[in-house]
Amino acid sequence: MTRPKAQDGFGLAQTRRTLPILLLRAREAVMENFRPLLAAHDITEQQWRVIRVLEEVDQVDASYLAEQASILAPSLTRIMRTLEKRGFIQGVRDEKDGRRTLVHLTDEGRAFIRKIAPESAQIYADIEAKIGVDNIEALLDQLEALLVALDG
Amino acid sequence: MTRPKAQDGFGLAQTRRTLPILLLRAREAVMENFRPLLAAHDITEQQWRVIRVLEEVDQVDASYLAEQASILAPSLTRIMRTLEKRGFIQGVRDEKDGRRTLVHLTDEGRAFIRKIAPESAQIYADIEAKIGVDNIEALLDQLEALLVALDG
DNA sequence: CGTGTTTCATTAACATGTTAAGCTTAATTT
DNA sequence: AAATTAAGCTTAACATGTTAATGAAACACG
Repeated sequence: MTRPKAQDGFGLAQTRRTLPILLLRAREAVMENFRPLLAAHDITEQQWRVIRVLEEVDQVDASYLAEQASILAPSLTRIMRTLEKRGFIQGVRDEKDGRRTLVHLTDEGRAFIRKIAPESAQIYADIEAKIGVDNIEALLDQLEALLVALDG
Repeated sequence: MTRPKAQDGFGLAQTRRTLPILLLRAREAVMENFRPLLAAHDITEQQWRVIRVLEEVDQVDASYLAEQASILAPSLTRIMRTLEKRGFIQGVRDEKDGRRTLVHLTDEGRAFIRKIAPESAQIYADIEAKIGVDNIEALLDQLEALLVALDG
């Protein structure tokens, strides 16, 4: 028997202990540590996710990129425009399928990631130190299990 | 020994297995279940959070409300304007401290929550059934532990 | 008592989230 | 092959996220 589940008078759980709120706060607490770095290099969280995914996969179509970076298509359209203006990525029309846009990092974009990667890795290491690597791994496992349980 | 940590060539973890991404995806997977309900009643996720917090606490100042609902002050200003137009909440200037705005739910706002609460609770129960109540409780505990480790 | 500082809230400006509509190109159907 | 449907992406419109600047009220304190 765990602790009794706190509820209000008509079935809703206390907001402070629900998945939506705690997942949001946890993410916020984690991202807070990265914000100074990202701000210092004038890049947003989402833009950083996009170029990091691109660094891992070379050339991909926009749909796959959106899915990997967890960004909706309309947002990705705008983000790609920004990153392309800045010279970090390039989008080219797919020859075989005219509907698709293939995206890849430019050399400049790759250099940008390499410049920031050490600090980013250090921040993540600091977080791991505070929380404990084993705790993080367990948490990641549970989050993946949740995704499987909910998505299929 | 758990699985080896996947990394790229220069220190960054694979984006697909990092706290920022998995926390984001997990939250997205959970919220997806609530979106139809919220859309059917023409209310956003954030607006719903605000009035639910108000239902739990009666009357509070805007800062506390923002903190409880995990919404930044500028967003709350706009959300309060919307909810006030709709007649769900009311904000009054604090007599004792002229800088503060005290916010409370109207009868109409309370009625709105009561109308939606059963369906919302049912959706949460369905999620609990899919994931397992014990798994959720364990996950909530770990998220709270993460917050403590990072914030305080 | 008045001046400087802090706090609370709002506004501004820009980026992203979110849904719906539109446009172009592929695939399907007949 | 022509018409229809589906897929990939963009645009539009509005809400929120995010940081910085502003305005007003309360505080600190010399």
